[in-house]
Amino acid sequence: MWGRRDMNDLLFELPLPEFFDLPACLEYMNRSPLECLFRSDGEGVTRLFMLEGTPSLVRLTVAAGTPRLQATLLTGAFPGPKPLAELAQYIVEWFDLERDLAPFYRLADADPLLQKLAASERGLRIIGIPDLFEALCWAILGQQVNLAFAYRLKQQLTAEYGKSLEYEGHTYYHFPGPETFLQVSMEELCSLQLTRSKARTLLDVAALIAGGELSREELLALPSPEAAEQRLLKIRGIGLWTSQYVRMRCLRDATAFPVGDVGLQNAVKFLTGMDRKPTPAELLALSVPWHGWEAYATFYLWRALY
DNA sequence: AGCCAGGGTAGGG
DNA sequence: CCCTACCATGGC
Repeated sequence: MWGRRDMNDLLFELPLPEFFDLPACLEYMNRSPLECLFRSDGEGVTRLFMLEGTPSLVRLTVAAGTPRLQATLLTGAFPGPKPLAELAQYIVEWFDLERDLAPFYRLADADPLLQKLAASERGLRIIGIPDLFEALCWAILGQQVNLAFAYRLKQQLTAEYGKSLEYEGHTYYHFPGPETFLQVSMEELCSLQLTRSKARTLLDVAALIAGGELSREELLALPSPEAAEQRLLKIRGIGLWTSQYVRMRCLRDATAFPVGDVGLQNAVKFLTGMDRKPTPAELLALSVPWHGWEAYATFYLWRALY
């Protein structure tokens, strides 16, 4: 029975924490029709994983009336215990399931800027990018371009270098690993509309990770998130925004606060009625009551823009 | 045409 | 530490 295709095998269930709302998460994940690394609808999300070298399509839903997140295998071979455990861990980090959000809502519910969002987005968690290379690439692609174009760049990069799988009329893509880029030239990447700066930084990051000189585990093992930030800042083309973004989306650091982020600035401008964008100093002053939850405040504020 | 976009670097105080 | 050019590409 295991291993048969298109059998919708239940892989595992994860107990849901308090304050988790899958539809709220899916709404965020649905913010761009150009997203190519997963496909979400009102019921759940489907993503292509490589399990023991086999492209495997996994769908996540919440079983009706239960506090459990179900992972279902749509196609692929039923994996062994180790890849199964790694997949479960990936999903825990993808949806930040181990975070206790009660302290965040205690402060957000009393905060003039966050109050409404904390109510309307109740149960939204920071959707992570657990893979360091993918997270860095997404941040690099998103530097100084509008989101629509960043998605287009990611789509072109993924379609060119990643694996894909057709299922029920949709194409699912898997983001290429860093080793894929060891033989790729800047010119090749520039032909996909990356600037030379983005291409060079992406290739440098790929070489570092593929060469074992940079890893998520190493960054998490450093004594503090600030130390991880310093490590990332050593890489040319990675500045403050990118390192804070990676802390927030990949290293699951709830205190990361990308004050240079235009989206954050525009959200605060909109919510406060300012006639200009707030300066980083003004954002830092605003964030004092959010201490410890700056990343969650940022993620919720982004929602005000949609 | 001109300004903006989920920035970064180099150069000069 | 700060501030200022300048870079580079697409969207509207």
